[in-house]
Amino acid sequence: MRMSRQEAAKNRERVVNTASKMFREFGYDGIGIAGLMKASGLTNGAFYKQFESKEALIAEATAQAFADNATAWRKAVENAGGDALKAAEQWYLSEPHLNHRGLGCTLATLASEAPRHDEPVRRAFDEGIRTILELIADTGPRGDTSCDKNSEIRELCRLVGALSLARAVSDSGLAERILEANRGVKEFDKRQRKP
Amino acid sequence: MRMSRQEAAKNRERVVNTASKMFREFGYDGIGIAGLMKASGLTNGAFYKQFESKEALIAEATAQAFADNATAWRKAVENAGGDALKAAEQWYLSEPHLNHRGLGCTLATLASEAPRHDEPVRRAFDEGIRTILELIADTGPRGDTSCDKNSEIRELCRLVGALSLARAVSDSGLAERILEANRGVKEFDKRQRKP
DNA sequence: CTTGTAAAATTATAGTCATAATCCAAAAGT
DNA sequence: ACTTTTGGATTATGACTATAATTTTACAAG
Repeated sequence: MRMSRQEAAKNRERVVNTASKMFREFGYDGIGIAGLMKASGLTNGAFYKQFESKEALIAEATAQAFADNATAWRKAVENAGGDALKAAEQWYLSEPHLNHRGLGCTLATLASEAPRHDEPVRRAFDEGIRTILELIADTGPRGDTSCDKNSEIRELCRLVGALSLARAVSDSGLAERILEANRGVKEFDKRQRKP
Repeated sequence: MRMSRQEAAKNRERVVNTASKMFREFGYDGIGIAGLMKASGLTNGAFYKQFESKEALIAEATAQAFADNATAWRKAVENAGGDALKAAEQWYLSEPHLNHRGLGCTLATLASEAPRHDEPVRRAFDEGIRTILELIADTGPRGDTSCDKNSEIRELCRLVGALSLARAVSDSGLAERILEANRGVKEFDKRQRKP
């Protein structure tokens, strides 16, 4: 039953990848160590040789999930000819993304659980958010004129909210309305009050 | 230990109210029947005389949470002189709301857990969302010209996303940037593609 | 005033949870 | 070739889970 160092590292990686998907699908509390290890083809006994605790795995798996998301974003932007808004419409607000939470945006699935977890987990969210913001700022249709990323921040908030709400409702017509209302929008904003 | 019918009803109501707050604070999986009953001044034995199951309580408590939210929205809009945008800025995106999840918006805390629950729970989300949309449509600065509620939908998505992300991050400076970027924004939107 | 009903407490059950000790065998180090 | 190290399996732990049966007791209806 002993594996080579290389195979052990592969196993570890597989656990993190499985966790990054299952946490997104079932929530941090919705899947336990035993289920996670079984889904990775191992038994729970092997867990604590590789990870300090479940909380430590949560931190790692969350970072991995954000890395996957960054790749998905880049690919979607590429498919949209470099237009991040179009990528949002074609990928982020699509029905596949609506229905496959385990492979989708970590923010829409796990952000609201993050406040209950410790710093390493929440720092993964800091970095994940910053990465996505830079990604959509770099690929925006207008280049980088704004300097502060306020409009990118708003854009991301809107998308995360839209996907979360569309997934939450029971009425699929309402879900579609929520997605559709957020498609094809180019936001021109104005600050009111406070210069 | 036997209570009058009236007191029993009060107890039941108290359990629903406690649950509506604790679920928002700890998540549906983060608090159990025993903890919920203890926090309501009862023991777990009393639970199944009043509720069919935990899932049934989740549905009721979620509806109650949305009812509380509607009241909070109305009060915030009133305080903002009837301007829903201003109410969003002064209440929804405020630091008290950021730090008190148990009394805050149900969408920002529980929407991403809803897809894992059964229809009665998700129907509570349908109704909660519809109520809020009508509330901010009725009180908008421009009246009701748009007819479809697309811009209200986008507004709500943006707010929910902003609060979720601001709560998730570890860096409080980033949290403040997320909130601030979403304050004082009057959105003028344009549909691109598709008439 | 008695009696049946029902609310709440006590207690039980069977499952799952995170964590960990023990053991085995094969890889790594010498 | 021999010893040490270590990844994984097995098994155990004690706490916590949702659910439920039983018991107690006070109120409500007769």
